[in-house]
Amino acid sequence: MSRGLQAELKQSVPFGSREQEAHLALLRTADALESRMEGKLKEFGLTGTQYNALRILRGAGADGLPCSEIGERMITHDPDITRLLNRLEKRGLAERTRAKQDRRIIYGRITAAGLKLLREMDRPVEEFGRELLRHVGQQKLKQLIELLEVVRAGVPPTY
Amino acid sequence: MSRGLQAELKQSVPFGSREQEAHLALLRTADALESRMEGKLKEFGLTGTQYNALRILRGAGADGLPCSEIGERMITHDPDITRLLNRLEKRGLAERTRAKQDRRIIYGRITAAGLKLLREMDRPVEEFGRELLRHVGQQKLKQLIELLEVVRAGVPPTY
DNA sequence: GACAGATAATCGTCATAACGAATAGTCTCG
DNA sequence: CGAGACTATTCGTTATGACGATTATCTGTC
Repeated sequence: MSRGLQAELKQSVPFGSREQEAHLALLRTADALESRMEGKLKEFGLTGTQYNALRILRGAGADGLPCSEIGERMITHDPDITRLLNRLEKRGLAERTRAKQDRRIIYGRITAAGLKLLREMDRPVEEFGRELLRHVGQQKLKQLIELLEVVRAGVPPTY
Repeated sequence: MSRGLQAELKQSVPFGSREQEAHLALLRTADALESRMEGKLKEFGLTGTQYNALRILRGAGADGLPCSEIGERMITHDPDITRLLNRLEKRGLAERTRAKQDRRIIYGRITAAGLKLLREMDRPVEEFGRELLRHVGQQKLKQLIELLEVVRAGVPPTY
């Protein structure tokens, strides 16, 4: 079993509050999941941010999405869509189109190559993700999801 | 209450698996907490990484810690201690000493200025953290901590 | 005592975040 | 119509995180 965060931190001092303990546990757990998944994505030459963006673009369909929309749907807070698109474009996975009506807006769109790459990644990535949390069990996953929902309900994103 | 991740993502397709939903919920929740706390720390001119490192150095006492030890105790996976210490040193919050016995090792140590800054931050940061999760309640925080423990027990860090 | 291999830190490089300033294009109101 | 307010994106800069190569030391062995 786990050694507990207390041991992980090699500290003898107990947490100042349960809130603090939960906060730290959340950050550590998310970091563990994220770095494992990053490793998997790397097998396909993508970072987590890039994979996330491509998934969003695929979900948006042929019309694509304005940069601002992409940013709002990303997991992390303030990704720099301009430069993210630059890198995806350079590798032929995405492209830009300037909107005809409102010429301020740039639409990002996934390319055929991008779609192909995602199709190859779909199954292995999905399975890897399922494996990562298989040991938790459906019942506890459900509880966890509900608790995280409660947390997020009271911690609005920093707009 | 919350709109749920489904709505947050503006997607109509349901999650492929509960594992996937939990994974995403974890990343989003951690990101929300982290960015709020970053905002608080910024009031004192520190980033989360820097604050974390200073706390570790304070905990280590007057002898300080080798770079490698600092790295192992940080929340995030692979912090670059060399450059982190550079920045802290430049601002007078930390300093380096080369070990006498094994001259390969560099000890990082917090300075008086660093200790003073941390003392000023202690109470407000602790309170802010408690506020962030106050709405969850002690009972649910306890459940959450236990569930996260279960998750981490089966998701070893990527060494 | 010299050398091969292991260690600790540093540095080069790319991809991200977080900010803010700068640009370009729209819109609203008088 | 023209000015000022808005909006979407781009770009400059700093701090990170992830890798890998390099440098300075150490250590065990012969």
